[in-house]
Parts: sequence; C-alpha cells; structure tokens
Amino acid sequence: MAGVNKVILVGNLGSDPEIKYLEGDNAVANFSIATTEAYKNRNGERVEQTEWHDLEMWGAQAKIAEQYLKKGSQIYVEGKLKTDKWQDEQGQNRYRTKIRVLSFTMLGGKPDGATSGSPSATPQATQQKPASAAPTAAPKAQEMVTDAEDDDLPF
Amino acid sequence: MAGVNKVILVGNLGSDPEIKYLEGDNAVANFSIATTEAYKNRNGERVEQTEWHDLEMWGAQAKIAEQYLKKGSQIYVEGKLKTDKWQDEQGQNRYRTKIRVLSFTMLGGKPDGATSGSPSATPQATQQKPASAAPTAAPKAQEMVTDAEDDDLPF
Amino acid sequence: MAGVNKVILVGNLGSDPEIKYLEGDNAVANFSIATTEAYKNRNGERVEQTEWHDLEMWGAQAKIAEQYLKKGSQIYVEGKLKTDKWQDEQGQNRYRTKIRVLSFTMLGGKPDGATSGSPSATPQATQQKPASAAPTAAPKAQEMVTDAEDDDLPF
Amino acid sequence: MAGVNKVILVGNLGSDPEIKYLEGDNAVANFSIATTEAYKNRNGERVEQTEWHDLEMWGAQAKIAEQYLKKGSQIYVEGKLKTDKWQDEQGQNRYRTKIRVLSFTMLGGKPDGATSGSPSATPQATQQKPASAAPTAAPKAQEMVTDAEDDDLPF
DNA sequence: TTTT
DNA sequence: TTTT
Repeated sequence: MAGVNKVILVGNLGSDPEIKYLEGDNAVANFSIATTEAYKNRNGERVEQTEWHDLEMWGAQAKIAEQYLKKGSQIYVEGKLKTDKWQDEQGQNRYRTKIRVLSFTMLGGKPDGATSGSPSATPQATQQKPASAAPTAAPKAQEMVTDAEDDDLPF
Repeated sequence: MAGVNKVILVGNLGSDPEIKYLEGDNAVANFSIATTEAYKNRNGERVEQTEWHDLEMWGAQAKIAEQYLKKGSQIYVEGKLKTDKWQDEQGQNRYRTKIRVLSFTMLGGKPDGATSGSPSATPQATQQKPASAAPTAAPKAQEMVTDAEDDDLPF
Repeated sequence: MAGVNKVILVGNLGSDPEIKYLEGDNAVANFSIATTEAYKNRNGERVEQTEWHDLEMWGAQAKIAEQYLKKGSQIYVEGKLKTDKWQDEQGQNRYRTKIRVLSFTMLGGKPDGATSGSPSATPQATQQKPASAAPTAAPKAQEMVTDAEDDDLPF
Repeated sequence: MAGVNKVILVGNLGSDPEIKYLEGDNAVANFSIATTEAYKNRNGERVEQTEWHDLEMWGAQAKIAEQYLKKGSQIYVEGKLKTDKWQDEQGQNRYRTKIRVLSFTMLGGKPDGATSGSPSATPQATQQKPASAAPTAAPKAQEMVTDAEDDDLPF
C-alpha cells in the first residue's frame, strides 16, 4: 500500500494558462509545458525530442498561475500522475494522463514585460475572474507555491 | 530548452512483466504498477485512491525484469514520461502515456521462492527467451538497474 | 529566490530511532540510514559503497518512527538538506548535514515480528514516552507519513 | 542493499566555480549554491531561510561549469550525497557533506552578457586551463549535462 | 557566498 | 491488475 507517485518537471508553457472559476471561489488552471531533450543519434547528429505534459492546478495555485505564468514561462513543477480512463461512443477504452501539480516555482529572471523586476508588478485582472478571487496577499510564483488542499482533495 | 522530465514511483506490479524479444538480441518489457494513496475525506472517512502506471523497459533491464519481477513485486522506479499521440479511425486524437524506465530496484525482503536470500538464486529460463538472452553476468534487481542505452535511444 | 531543496532516499536503518520528547507534547526522532551502491571498478571487480545519512523527524512523524521503524527497516524518505555550522573551541568551522524528513513510508513486507501482518499490531509503549504521546489514531508507517508542521517550522 | 541516494536542487551559485585540472585531462569543479525558502512564522511574519550546498562536478561537466556558470547563475542539479568523515588533530570526528553532481542544466534566459542568446557565444579561455581541455564540441549548459563517468568512478 |  |  505504501506508494510514491511523483513527477518533477522543468519546462516552458506552450500557452497561457486556462483558468476556470468554480462555485465556492474555487478555481482550476490547465496548461501544457514542454520538456526538450537533446541527444546524438547513431550517426552523430544532434536530435531534439520534445515531450508535452498536461498540468492541472487547483485553488490558490490556479490563481497564481493565472497571474504570473504565461506562454513561454519556465517553471519547476512537482506533482503526481493522474490518468483518466473512460469509454468512448465505440465502447473503446480511452486514456488521458495529466499531472496534478502539488508545488511549482517560476524560474529564470524577471518575467518578460515586467518593468520593476517584480512579478507582482502586473497582476492583470480578467473579466472572467470574480471579485472574490482578487489576490489580496498572494504569494509570488517565484516562491514555491504549494497546494494546501491536497490532503483532502486528491482528485 | 533546458528540460527535466522525471518520474519517481514506488508501487506493486499488477501482473508479471510481458517481454518481447526483438531482432538483434534487444528486448522490451511492459507492465503496470499501482501506487495507492490513503487520505481522509471531508467526513473523516479513510479513502484509498489507486493510480495505475504503464511502464516500459528496454534491453538488459527488460531481461532482468523478466527474471526477477512478478505480479505483486514492489519496486522503486525512476523514468521519464512519454506520451504517444495518434489518430484513430474516426480521426480523433488518441493519447497514451507511459513511463520509460531509466532505473529501478526491487524493494522489500527476499523475493518469494528464494531460498538463500539472493534473487540470483532462481534465474528461471523461459521457452520464449532466445538463447542469446541468457543472463551471463546479469545484475540483480535488488541493485539499481540502469538503462545503459538511454543516451542514444530516447524513444 | 525560487529554490528547490529535495532529497530522496531508499535505505535501511542502521539502528533503532532515538526519540526525545520535548515540552508541549512535541518529539524529535533521529537515526541514520544506509544507501548502498554497487558498481564495477576498472578491473571489473564488484565494489560496494555505502553512504550513511542522518535523518531527523519531528512531531507525529517522530512518534510513528518510534513505533514502527527499527534497525534494519527499509524506508523511502523525502526531505530537505539542512547543514548546521558552528565554531568549535579551536575556532574552526564545523559542519554537520542532516536530512529533515518531510515524508516517509515503510517498504517491504510485514515488519519483522509482526504476527497479523499489520504494523499496528505491536505499539510498544516505552517508559520514556509521556502518556500524552499515546498513539490514539496514528497513521501507519506503511502509508505515506507527512510532516504537517513543515509550513511554519522549517528549522 | 537496494539503495536510492538522490538530491534535486534549484538554486543560485554563490561564487564562480573553482576548477582544478588534474592529470590525464581530468578536472573537478567545486562551488556552492543557495536554496532559499520563504515561510510565515507564528506571528505571520515572512521569514527567509537560506541553505548552502557544496557541489562537486567531474570531467567534462566540470569544464562546462567553468565555461558557462558563474556567480549568481541559477541551475537545476541532480546528484547524490557524499559525506567525508575524518579525524582532526584532536582526534574528533569531523564531517563534511557535499553533493556529487550527476547532471545539471542552466535555468532562466540568456546568460548575462550573451548577445545572441546562445551560451556558447562566450567561451572564455582561461590561463589555467590546459590546451587539451579546449571545448571542441562541448554540450551547452542549457542542455542537460550528465556525468558519463559516474559508472566506474563513484567517489 | 546567491537570488527576489 | 497490485499492495495493506
């Protein structure tokens, strides 16, 4: 029963996070990151291999992602694998694996477009975001952002 | 472009490894392991959540897996995520994520059926395995088994 | 400022945990685990290299360690590095690095001496342990044991 | 006997790497990186805790470190713990723990002073470096740099 | 000794 | 499909 299910990634966002606000001031963010590996093949040629990973963040994390992460951002991510399995209309098994993020941190220098060097410089409000989600004393994405709710919400 | 793509698992095999021997004395092993997480829900009830992970091992690793791992074995695994994407007959995107194992080690005490405490005590030959695959000086699964070919074969 | 400080170990206890009970029902457990690596040297001889790691656990974790872990137990550990630095009487810098455990889980089959297969079968009370530390509904060490207090006590 | 001894760090160099060239074109690089953790204490005040880690790299890795890493660089590091133990003149046990780096990658955008965005743009030769160490087709530090020699040199 |  |  003892189990360890851990994923560690360093990669770049393929697009801005997509965030959905749910009842009770909850939120989910979804986005993909690419990890690229370079190696030499048998002919000594350099080859690049890119792998895409679907990430999912919940709650405060999602809101921070919305504020600070965007297409191209480089992040360190720690999470766990979750595979959804269902049957399609043809009765065939379908699978989709994503990484439920437990903590992440932004890497690299100032985010692009930041003027002061602080990532909190440009918290862009979005129409879609209800007032209650206003980031009062939000941590910054350059600190480790952990998922407080993981204990009782392991979905 | 810098990338890290790392998975760390501790879990139990759901079935014996399936091994396929390929041309040139190469081999692949496939099997799944379960990681189980226990937590308390909002009502204070204990809930278990099991996640299944599809593993793939190549070369010498695959042969060691065949020899030493079986249904129920507990292993520590380190690897990387690889997602296959293709289109089915309906033209829909299909995905399947597996873990390409880079190293693993057997956990726990003596493997079942071992008399001396050494896992190398019972290298059972199988019909399916060609002679060339005979484990001459095979490492044991209770040591760390690494994938020597990973450098130029990152498929 | 973004930082990651993570240690992952699988090893065996060199001795029973030493536990100290502190004011306010707090507790610390200290013990070492060995990780052994086997490799072939230039002459093709098999060499074993053992590394010892000093672990420190706090609070409920420490109590669980006291209950379930003993000399020889195999565990998976996740934690962070902490180095104490001080000056000795000669004014020389002295260093000691330990791993502050954030979560751990027992590996392998039934713990030695367990009759029913449940590790909770033998919660041995010790003289040294104050009554208040009695494990009412203690988690088992074969589940992942996490350090709830890590957030505001990162010493 | 199965063992896992793994360290994962993301931090910043406290100083330029110190490299020593040895016989046979071998080389070692030593330097420290800081990992900083921020948390709120009981009074709700934000506290920062910095941990310093001593890293050691060998061979080609050391040469790449010399070329591309400098004070302040942010890196992702994977390695293993190694503790030296000896007795000082007073006969007391002394310990020093370092991380033997197995792979690393530079994080963040273009290195400071790079014009083209390629870190290989400024391979500064140093007096101390023998000709044989000239980086002919050196990997870049923004790719994963692995320690090829680890298999038979686990010191 | 770094970084924000 | 595992394990406790």
